[in-house]
Amino acid sequence: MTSTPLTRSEAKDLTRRKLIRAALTILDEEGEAGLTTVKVAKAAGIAQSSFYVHFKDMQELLRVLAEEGGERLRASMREARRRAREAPGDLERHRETFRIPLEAICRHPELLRIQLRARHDPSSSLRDFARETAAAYRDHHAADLAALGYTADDERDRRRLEMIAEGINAATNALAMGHLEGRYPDLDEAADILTALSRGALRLLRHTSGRTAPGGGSGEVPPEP
Amino acid sequence: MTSTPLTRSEAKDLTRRKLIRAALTILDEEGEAGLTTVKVAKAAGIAQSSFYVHFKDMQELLRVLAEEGGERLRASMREARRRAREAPGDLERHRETFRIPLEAICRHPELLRIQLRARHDPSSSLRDFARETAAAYRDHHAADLAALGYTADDERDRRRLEMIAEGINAATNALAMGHLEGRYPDLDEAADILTALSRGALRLLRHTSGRTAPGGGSGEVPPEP
DNA sequence: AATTTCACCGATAGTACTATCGGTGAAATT
DNA sequence: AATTTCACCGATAGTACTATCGGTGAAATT
Repeated sequence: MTSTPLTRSEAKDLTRRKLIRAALTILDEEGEAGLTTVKVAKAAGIAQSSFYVHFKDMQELLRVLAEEGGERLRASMREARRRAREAPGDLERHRETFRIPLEAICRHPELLRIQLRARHDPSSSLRDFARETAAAYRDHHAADLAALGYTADDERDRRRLEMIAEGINAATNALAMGHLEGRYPDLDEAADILTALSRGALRLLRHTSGRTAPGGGSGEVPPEP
Repeated sequence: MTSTPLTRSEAKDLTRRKLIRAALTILDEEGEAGLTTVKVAKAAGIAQSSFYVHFKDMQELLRVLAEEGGERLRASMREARRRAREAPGDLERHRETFRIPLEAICRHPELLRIQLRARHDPSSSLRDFARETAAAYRDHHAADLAALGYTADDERDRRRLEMIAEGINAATNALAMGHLEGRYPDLDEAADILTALSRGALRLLRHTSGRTAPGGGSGEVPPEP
């Protein structure tokens, strides 16, 4: 085992990567309040003052973190849509539409946790990133629902589609968190629930756009058993 | 205009109330990171050091805040269920089940905002409070869904009901936040969306418990237009 | 009327963190 | 070989906040 000799710039880049990695871990485990230059530098194995060789301040590191996280999320989404399109039948496509985002979240759970925290925190530097991410997820879901057969023709239906997508997105996040916390061990079951939720909503949209699915319609009330 | 003369204990209690009120406002506007004894005391009109006459430390104030917030939320829930039960027909009850929680949230939006923030933040003193509140809301929704006609007979169905309730709850919070942010002006429309989402899920439950609603069933796929 | 209580005050020691600065030695360049 | 560059270091000034302490005057009690 001979240690590879690194050039100066390679060594610097390695330290930078270590800082970013350390920051992500601390952010996930202790939250934004626990993220200090002291802890990040120590975790990366350098002196606190050397932090400033790599970043102007903690804000800048957080900005980089948000950019890289955003890139990873976008890649996840592209991959998810590609795979969902590949599913053979309608049934499979519908189900994959909900299972794949759940899997994507579980592959990078820290990104969802950080996003959920930052989203409503007025003191968070990542607030904008979190809001943009949430909006992107919502639009992603809206596009997926549209791909399942529904097209919004007027103002009202577009708003409804957006609301449904936002609701489904929130439910997806909630079930993914529940899975990560160990309450819902089976991801497929979670995908089933999301499919069922969306089915009811799609029925509402079909009805309002002039078509009625068999047994559907907004005036219907489920019979008491 | 004669100023009422207060006894010493009345004056102390008034100051205490001012501190709690100030803390709630600062917590909502600036987040937990912005909540300091300096700011709270100043907003309540006393010296920073006098903060400790009323509370051992900031933790204790947050504990009191969580207790009072919890009480307010429980009262809201009781009221909501009472009103939902009073609705005349099945259709109205189903709809009220979703509209009333939305209204309850909008009456105390700061409590939801604070809860959503604290829930996933490992550094938050209010984390336990937020998690308990979320669990209470979920159980509340599960009970509401059960009251709409579904009873979970076995292990699997109980877990499914819990997942549906958690999903619906997350969607309710998301749409309420969207309403508070001005994106969804009409609360009734949000209630419609939630009703439609739940209808699909109830159908899934009916199916798995051996009954199939007209046109429903988990094997069905909506036709492409 | 004399005494006690206590909510509040200003001052301050202690803690945690940020961000700068001059110095150092090995890598890179000449 | 001589010189320059620069990633990193320890020390430290500055900032923000917590929590304690002795003092004060008006309310409460005797």
